[in-house]
Amino acid sequence: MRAKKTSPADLTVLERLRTAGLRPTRQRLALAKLLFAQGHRHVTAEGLFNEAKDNRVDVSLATVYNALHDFTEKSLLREISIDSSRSYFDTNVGDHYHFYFEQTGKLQDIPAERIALANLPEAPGGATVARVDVIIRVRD
Amino acid sequence: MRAKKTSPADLTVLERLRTAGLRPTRQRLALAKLLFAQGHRHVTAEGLFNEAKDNRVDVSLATVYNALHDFTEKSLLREISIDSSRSYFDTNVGDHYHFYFEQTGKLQDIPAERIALANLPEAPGGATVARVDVIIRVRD
DNA sequence: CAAGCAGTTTAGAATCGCTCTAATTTTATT
DNA sequence: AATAAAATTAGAGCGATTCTAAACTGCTTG
Repeated sequence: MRAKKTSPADLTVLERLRTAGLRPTRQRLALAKLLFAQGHRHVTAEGLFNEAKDNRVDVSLATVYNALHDFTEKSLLREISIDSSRSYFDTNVGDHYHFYFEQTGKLQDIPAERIALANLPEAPGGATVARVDVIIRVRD
Repeated sequence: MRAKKTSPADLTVLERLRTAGLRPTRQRLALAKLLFAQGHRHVTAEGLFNEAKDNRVDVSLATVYNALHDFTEKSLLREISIDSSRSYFDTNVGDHYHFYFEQTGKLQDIPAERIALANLPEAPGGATVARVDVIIRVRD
């Protein structure tokens, strides 16, 4: 039996923000819904900003940047650098890699199991590995 | 009075430019010498520009960018996207990967043999793999 | 449940890395 | 040397992102 006024999806999103230690403001909730409502996505700040506008969500561009960074800091998103001209944010924060299509600029996830990374060298000088990025750049 | 006598090292660099199909201009020669004189390096445009200034090599920033791109196009350099805020250029164009030190912004090469990349998935839709980038992000 | 305050949002200015423009200079060719 | 093509340059321009500082809002406390 589900409540009718508040959709389960909203509750989930609100929960997620709370759990992450982020105040569930109107703007963050709206953006989080856009980001997490469907399956995994790769978005740019500009792209999310436009999507918000299309959905009559009134947020400033600065807020989109703030939210993306806040979400990333709390591991709700992962930032990916493919191209020095823009940043991508991935809603899939699990262990996985990427195909990058050079002509279209699109990304596609590669599940971690699909690539065997063996013999990873230790980080030099007692440093710890924060993340391993694998990007397979392809073109037609 | 003439600039400087041509040394054997210059000849090598000059050869490299000629072989690549690039006119060995004063600026390209000077930059190539800075880049290729010692072992492998990772530079940013800004960094190379400053290094040039320090060595009394008079080049404009636009020329540094032009040269870096021309060299990259001719496979004398390889461009690496680590960080959406700037591009790095690597004088090592062979097959290899990178450590990236998050606090210092420095890169360190990892020879290809040190990582076993197995089961690489095929590029989807008949695309061909242009390059596989592996970046191990580390912090202290 | 009002007050207060830290945390958020915002518009617009500012910044940063990089590219473009169009005039000038160089290089390679005749 | 004359020519044409290519390269260099200063500075304007640009797109993505960050900053500023004023207004607002969610949360806790009395």
